[in-house]
Amino acid sequence: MTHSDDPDAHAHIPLSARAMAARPAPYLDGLNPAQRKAVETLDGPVLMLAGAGTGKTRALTARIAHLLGTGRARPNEILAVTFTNKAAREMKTRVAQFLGEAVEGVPWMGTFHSIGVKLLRRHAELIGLKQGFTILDTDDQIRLMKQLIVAENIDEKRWPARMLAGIIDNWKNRAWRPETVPASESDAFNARGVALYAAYQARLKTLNACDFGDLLLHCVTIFQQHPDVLEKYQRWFRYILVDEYQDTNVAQYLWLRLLAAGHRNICCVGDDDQSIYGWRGAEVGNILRFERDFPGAEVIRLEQNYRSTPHILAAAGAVIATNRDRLGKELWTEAEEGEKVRLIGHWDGEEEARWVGEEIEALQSGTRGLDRVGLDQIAILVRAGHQMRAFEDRFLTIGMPYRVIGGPRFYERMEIRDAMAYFRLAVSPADDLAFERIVNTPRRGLGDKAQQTIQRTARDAGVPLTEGARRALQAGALGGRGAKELARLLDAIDRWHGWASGPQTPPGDDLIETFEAPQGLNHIEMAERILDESGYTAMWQADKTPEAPGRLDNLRELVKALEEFDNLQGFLEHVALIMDNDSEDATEKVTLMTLHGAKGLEFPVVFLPGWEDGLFPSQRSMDESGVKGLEEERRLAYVGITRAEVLCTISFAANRRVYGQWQSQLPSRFVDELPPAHVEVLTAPGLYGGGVGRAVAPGGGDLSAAASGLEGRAMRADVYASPGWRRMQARTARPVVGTARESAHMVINATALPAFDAGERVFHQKFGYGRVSEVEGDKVFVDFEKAGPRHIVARFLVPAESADDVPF
DNA sequence: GCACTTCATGTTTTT
DNA sequence: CATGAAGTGC
Repeated sequence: MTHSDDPDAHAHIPLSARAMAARPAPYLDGLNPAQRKAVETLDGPVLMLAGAGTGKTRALTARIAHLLGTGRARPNEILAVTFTNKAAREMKTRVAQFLGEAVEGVPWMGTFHSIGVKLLRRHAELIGLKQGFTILDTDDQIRLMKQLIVAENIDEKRWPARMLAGIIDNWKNRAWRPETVPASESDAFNARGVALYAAYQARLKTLNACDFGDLLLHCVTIFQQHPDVLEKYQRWFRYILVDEYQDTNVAQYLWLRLLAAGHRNICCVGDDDQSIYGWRGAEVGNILRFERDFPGAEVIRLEQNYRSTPHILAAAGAVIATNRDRLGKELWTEAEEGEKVRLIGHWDGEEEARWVGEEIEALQSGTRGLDRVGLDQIAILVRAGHQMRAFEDRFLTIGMPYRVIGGPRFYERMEIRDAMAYFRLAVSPADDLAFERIVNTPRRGLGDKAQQTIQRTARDAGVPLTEGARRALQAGALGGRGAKELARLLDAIDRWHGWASGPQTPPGDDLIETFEAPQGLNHIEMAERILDESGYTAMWQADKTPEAPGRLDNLRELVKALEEFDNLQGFLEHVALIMDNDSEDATEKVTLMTLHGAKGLEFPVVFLPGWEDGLFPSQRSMDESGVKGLEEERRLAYVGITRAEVLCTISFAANRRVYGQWQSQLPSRFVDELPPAHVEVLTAPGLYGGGVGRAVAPGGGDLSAAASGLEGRAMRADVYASPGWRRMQARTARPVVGTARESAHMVINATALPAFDAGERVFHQKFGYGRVSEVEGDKVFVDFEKAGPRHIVARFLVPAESADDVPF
């Protein structure tokens, strides 16, 4: 405890912490040297480069404990920022474990956004908002944007609201305000885009609202324009910790840099190799640049891995080593060697799913050499959501319990948002976006025309929509069923607002007064009555579609969720920021999710299906972002492999149905990057002549020979029995030498990767015969006889004369 | 205002 | 193919 000698430090040591410092610090126990250094280097900038499974959360929480234990900081002088609520929660629990009841006060731990809101609520007036501003979700944003598009006379066909909202979001990610969007952003749309951005911000101001981007950008603006405020927080937050630094965008980066500018006590934890959110504004550059941004920074690498076997780490390491833009890190472990990473090719996506299902059954019964593996320990990680369907279909038919993670989140479901809109109106009847959402839900006979009348009345008078609606009614501008229903709705909103503004009784507090006071409805009863009186519950009860019961369930669950809050306002605030839902249920299930969703998780057994070029790496990533995109995809592969603790199985299919059309697929280029010595090829010999990477594994032995030893163990009889398999075998009489991708391609198309010349006659499965008019790398321009001119990826073409050889 | 049609479109996702 | 959004007809 060298630091307790620091005279300065004593002033800050709370009694309890001093007691803690007196005995050996429990939080330092069992840390490896790198972790220990990361925990004990308290002053100045520190970059903790923490590879997958290297115990970074451990180090991070120990560091917080150490800051407190040495008396460096009082709890509220520490700011710890994460990206997700889940991460924040985990950090809170783990820090609490270290501290016990010993220390009073809690560090500022939360997401960028939640901390941003806290700061903004205090200084809202500095950016022209009132303290009680509301936070818009993506839905609201788009609805607002739609209105602006109409107002600005923009062609919504060419510029959909979604897209424009996305552009503005991007600008905010980069910390550009309307007046600071650089001219270099010169899309055809730029001039109007900036104007639209300004109009959008103006609209938010009148609504007294913020979108998610604003929560950060407004903070940055305040820091930049009000040095006194910034200084206050610089003094306040004496130590800053940041998790998942590789995921920060420019706005977050500025936010941090401004706050840390004085003392530079900032510790960023991250892994450049796990940066997979570039497409939503994350800048790997932030972490790559750290030492330049914070000169004198201590860079500490956490490379000892506590999660995976050496084979798994070697496979992941070899794949990621192909990336050029990285700080460099190599994971190692003391773990037992274990199984090699397994690689298998399939005929098509359905077969892949069937095989995985059978493997899981085998693992469950313990016939895979491992001890019986529980379903909870197994995950299937896919690149794109649509890949899940094949697995779901298969699991449904064989009765394999599974859970899909990452579908539409609870709070994003329509019924939940509708209900929330009602609650929002109860709290603030001036919430125009909420009003718009539910005026005609359930149907009240208020269609476009009526709603336009309301909008116009409100706009002309400069009042909120509820008030505008009231005036339109009084003016007799509305008639029929709509008018009557609207009057009822407005009355109801008034009544609800009365409840919501009345004294609130905490839940569980069943004193008699609760029932006596007419306003003493607690917020739970309030919520129930709002949903009943609005006719919303009835609407779903009357609905006979199959999903209606589920929606009613969700509404019940929503009301139940209210129990954790004291009032509706608190609940709404929470929900705006916390969009997660982990509905745990006890039954053991296989986990099915995307690679993105899997970051930060680990499973003993991991299946990585769909390793095919175009799917993974995704064609779109490569088209849109070139090498950068490819490298991000590769990091995704790295994330995928490193989720596995003991058994990792990679697979690909030769054929896959894409948008209803069958396409032949090439194994992913990432398959080529797998190190043969650490991979076991399960694909039967013949199907896959060349093996992985090179034909002969450095460790000795031909991979295809190794694969042949697996007959009956890894390959199931019915794989051989499938028509596809027999067909493939027939096609592969001669052994093929070359990389995995090439050989698979040869199997499938019975021809080498063809290069085409202009003028050549070619055949395409879908478009038929045509003539090549232009060649651009692997893309070819073809005039088809039937389908006309088209851009085609060369690998879907065959020279016309060999078209008869194509097996399907 | 609503039900039915056609048409385009088709990663990854948090806050 | 399959879903959602926009357009058409009642």
